Amino acid sequence: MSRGETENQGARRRYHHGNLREALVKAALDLISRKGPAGFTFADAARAAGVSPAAPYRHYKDRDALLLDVAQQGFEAFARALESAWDGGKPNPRESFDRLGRAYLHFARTQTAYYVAMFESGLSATDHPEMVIEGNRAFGILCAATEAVLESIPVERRPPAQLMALHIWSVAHGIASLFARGDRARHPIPITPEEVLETATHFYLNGVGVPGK
Amino acid sequence: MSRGETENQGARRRYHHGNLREALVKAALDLISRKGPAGFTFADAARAAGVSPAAPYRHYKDRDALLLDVAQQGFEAFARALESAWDGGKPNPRESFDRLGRAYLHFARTQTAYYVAMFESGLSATDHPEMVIEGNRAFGILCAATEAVLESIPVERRPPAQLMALHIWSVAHGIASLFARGDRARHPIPITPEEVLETATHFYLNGVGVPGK
DNA sequence: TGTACATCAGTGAACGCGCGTTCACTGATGTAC
DNA sequence: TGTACATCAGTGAACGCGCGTTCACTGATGTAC
Repeated sequence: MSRGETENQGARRRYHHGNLREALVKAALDLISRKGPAGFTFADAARAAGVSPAAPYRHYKDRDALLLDVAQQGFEAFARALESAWDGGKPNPRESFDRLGRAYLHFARTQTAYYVAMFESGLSATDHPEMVIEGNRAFGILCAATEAVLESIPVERRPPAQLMALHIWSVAHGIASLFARGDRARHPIPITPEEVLETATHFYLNGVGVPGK
Repeated sequence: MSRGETENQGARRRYHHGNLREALVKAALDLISRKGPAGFTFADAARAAGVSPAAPYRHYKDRDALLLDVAQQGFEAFARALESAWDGGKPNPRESFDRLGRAYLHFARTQTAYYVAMFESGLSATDHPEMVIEGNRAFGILCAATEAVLESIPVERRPPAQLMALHIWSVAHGIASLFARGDRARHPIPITPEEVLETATHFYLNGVGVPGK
């Protein structure tokens, strides 16, 4: 990495790329955001990375392997973004919860290519358990946040946190893929996605019995 | 149509297909469910319809035109399914509302190819206003249902029905695309999608102030 | 510190394949008289 | 009712193209001694 930093400046091509793997992932992200999840090819990615069409085979078995890597890195980045937004529930869980929701939508909007690779690339969940594991980590953060929010109501009246996390994930994903995406598949609506999510969460938590902000 | 009904039985090929347009849409649906939204080609569809690769051009400008037709027919079928499930809010709006939700998920599960064409085919919403119009009809049913459900609470305490419809659409779409799809992209969970949606709706309407069932 | 060698990460040419698209054509159907 | 003709909806051969993939190769790097 330390010796790779200047490679883009030197116009003189080097025989060894340095970090082709990284470059291919970047190219894939760029192509996905411009042409959709199916709109990028192995050859395309190689071209974008400035390398011969055979070079990617040194790093990935095939196109799907590259796509899978993109999705996994996406889940990692996603989990990090959610974790940092949740921030341990400070200053209080209810406020932090809304911040978490906004971070979800923010990720979908700004990292649309990652989001698409993660949820709409057609990669089978059951065929790629390693991706599911990464996804579960992100889901775990949602669960933890839900549990923290639930602490404000009596134990005997708490619904299952996992179920609630599924609800939240669903509505956030629904809003993200319908209204908050950064690409042309977005459905236009008169208010911001963040407002949709925040009001939905408001009513929902109200219904569960969590005191309002 | 009346003379086309026997065409499949007679093994002897006829020069004129009869209703190629319909056959192409059917082929597209079949291919989409088996290989994903990007996994079907114009040539594929022609082959499945038992026709030369040039034949589809008599009916569609290109692959996207066919895909668009599929999506539009999907929205029509979707609107019909929702309308029939809502059934004018009988016997009472609250019960009918749950039935509407189940119909939504049922459509996504059994008509996955349509659902995929409608929401995940990469067709730009803004480039195809005619599709959006069909989509809005389906959304209109949701709005009407929401309004009917809201009638049980005092006018001054009713949230905007359109906003609520967005909430419901989002959560239903989220659940549908994550857990209720009929293809291999489904994320496995321990309970049924219908249960997820029903409990989510329960808490949500509770929070809005609609009396429980 | 220098040298020999193994290994790594690229090249570039080649191939078969299927797709999209066009073209002149032709069989079937509908219609005017 | 028959006939001539226009139009419709298909054929099938052809083409250029880009993709996926393989192959023998080669330049650069790392390491043992």
